[in-house]
Amino acid sequence: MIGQVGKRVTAADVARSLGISRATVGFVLNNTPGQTISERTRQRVLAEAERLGYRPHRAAQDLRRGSSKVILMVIPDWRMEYRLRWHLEEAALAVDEAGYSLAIYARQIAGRARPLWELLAPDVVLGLWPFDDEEVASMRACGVTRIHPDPEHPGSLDDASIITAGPALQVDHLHGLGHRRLAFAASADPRTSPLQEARVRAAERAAAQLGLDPLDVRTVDYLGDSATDAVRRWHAADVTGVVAYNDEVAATVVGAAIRAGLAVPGDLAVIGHDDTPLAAMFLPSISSVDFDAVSVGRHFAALALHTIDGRPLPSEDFEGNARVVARESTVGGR
Amino acid sequence: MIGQVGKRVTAADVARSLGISRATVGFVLNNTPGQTISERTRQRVLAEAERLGYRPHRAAQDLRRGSSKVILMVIPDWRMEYRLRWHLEEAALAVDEAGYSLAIYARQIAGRARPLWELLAPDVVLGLWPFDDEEVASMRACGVTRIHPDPEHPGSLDDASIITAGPALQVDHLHGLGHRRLAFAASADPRTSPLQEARVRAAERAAAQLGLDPLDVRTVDYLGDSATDAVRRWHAADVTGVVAYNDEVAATVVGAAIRAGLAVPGDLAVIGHDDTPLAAMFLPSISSVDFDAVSVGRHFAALALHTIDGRPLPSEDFEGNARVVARESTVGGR
DNA sequence: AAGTCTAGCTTGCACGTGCAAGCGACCGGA
DNA sequence: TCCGGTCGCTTGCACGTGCAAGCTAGACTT
Repeated sequence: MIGQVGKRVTAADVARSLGISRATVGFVLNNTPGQTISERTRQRVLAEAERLGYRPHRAAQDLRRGSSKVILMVIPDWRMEYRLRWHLEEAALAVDEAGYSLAIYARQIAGRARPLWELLAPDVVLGLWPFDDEEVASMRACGVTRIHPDPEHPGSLDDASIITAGPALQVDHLHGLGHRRLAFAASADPRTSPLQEARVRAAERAAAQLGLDPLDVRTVDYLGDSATDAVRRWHAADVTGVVAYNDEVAATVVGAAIRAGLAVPGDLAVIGHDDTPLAAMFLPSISSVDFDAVSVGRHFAALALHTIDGRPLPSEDFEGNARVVARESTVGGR
Repeated sequence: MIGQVGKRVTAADVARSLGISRATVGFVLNNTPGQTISERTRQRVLAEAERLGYRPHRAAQDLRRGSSKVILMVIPDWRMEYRLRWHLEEAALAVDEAGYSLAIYARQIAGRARPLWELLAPDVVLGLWPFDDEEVASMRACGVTRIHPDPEHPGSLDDASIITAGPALQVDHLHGLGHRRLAFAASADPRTSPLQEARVRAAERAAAQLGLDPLDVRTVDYLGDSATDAVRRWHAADVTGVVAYNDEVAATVVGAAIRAGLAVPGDLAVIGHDDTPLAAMFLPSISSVDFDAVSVGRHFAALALHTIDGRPLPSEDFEGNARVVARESTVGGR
């Protein structure tokens, strides 16, 4: 066995060591309002707690409080959720300020292990899109009362600017470069479907607004021939610009195009989404859409806090300061 | 089950609803040994608990038990820890069987949010390599008594076959293709350094065993000119084979080589590590090293359980059934 | 001198659980 | 008839915390 089973220091130990009562210790350490504690006692308590290395027992706090002060954020198990990581770091900080903790959990689609909410018993579970009935039931059973998006009133991803801004920028970028027949390359990864569908619709709306033909949507997988097929069909149909669901899909399309003998961007221009390292690294490098991590993170935190205590819901107009990063896959120049 | 929102169902509710005592309910639900409960009562309790949707309150259990039954596994915040995810899913299952839960936490190197162990109060914290003093102090302060690797006796990554098997395979693969002057492409990402250093040493040992010259180790970043520089130097020094720390680094090297006018694998053969989708997707596709998720996962679980209750430590000879996946970046054929 | 007020504490309870100890009813043996 | 033993359950406590309510000594008022 590794490690020493050290005895835990409790508030009672601190009190006993000072010869005072446990409640006094509690009042000092919690700054309980409405209590009058002499400055001398206060300092002695603080010093002794520090000296003994006292840390409140989380389970006891949770039990007493009836709340775990944990916000669980569930994210999809994307292969490359590069940007999201940074967004979430910012969200964790913002939530910290409100006295909560943000735990982040990437669920596996075929996950056979227990979901993290059964382990954490969080106050809030936050998802990027609605949970299915089974998940909701499992959360409810574990005492989770606050869930976002609200299972009763799911709302639509199509109304969130933070979802729709990226695809709109992608379409605008290609249109601005003179492309008039566009396609959408979708991921075969089932984990992304709700978000992906919202992005497809957003791209289609943007195309319609510019007077373009409806997008030719095709699913592409990095294994197998689906990408090669898609590229051939697109080329045959005079498509010259492809909006990809994300950078990984964009890379797959670019790879298939080049293997099929097409020039990128000469015959086919491709733009990804999320600005992952892959986009910068690929050959040719891939244009993408970047978001501002800080503002997106604060947006998530605002969502969580709204769900907890009804603080104002963040604006649906928030678009995360999205911007296009133009690279070789659309503007050439290698 | 009654899906009530709000009020939590306790064991006392189940007991009250049946007109029996709380202890009886507890004995039934925990299968407490040494208790005699009539079959009729047992069934009534189980049925009523199910009907009311009873779930034990984790905080209360933890408080009573004095242990959270959580194993926290800390992994580095790699950008593409693709394979690791699957390994960990297997580990979670194996640990489940022992009555524990496995939480996985990807720490951010610049992470300003609280580490997950402060939130979870786990029984064990498990890392892939030794924690630094500050982290150990923080864990100890939160009541974590068991840490692996043991801060007192850290041990060396160099002795673990699961670390060294991959680099050895990479070197062997290139050697088998006739390459005699090899280099190592290291990642500029500081998060990977301990593992990276172990991999470098393992590759160097493998090279030495084959009678090759010492490896020319260079750090490569997908941003900036470091990759281009490295490729030029290597080519000038007649290096023909590059062992990359992982697939991402391999892609960066391949990209730089091709942009510099070198043929891959004609002028420079490159092999990655981890067999991520990126390796299959890249242009040209990248050879890599794959591991068996199930056995690696069980290895992690065995480590955790050893740390908890002294079960036999898994063998250091375990190499995770590593194998080379040969692709265009070493064997050509496009 | 007697009463009032308040600063500065202490006592005590509840949170939900697991389990030790206790307790009455019944049953079998003497 | 009595008595020990087992079955099947209940009472009660401890875990560590946050906080409501109470309590005491001294200061201050009348």
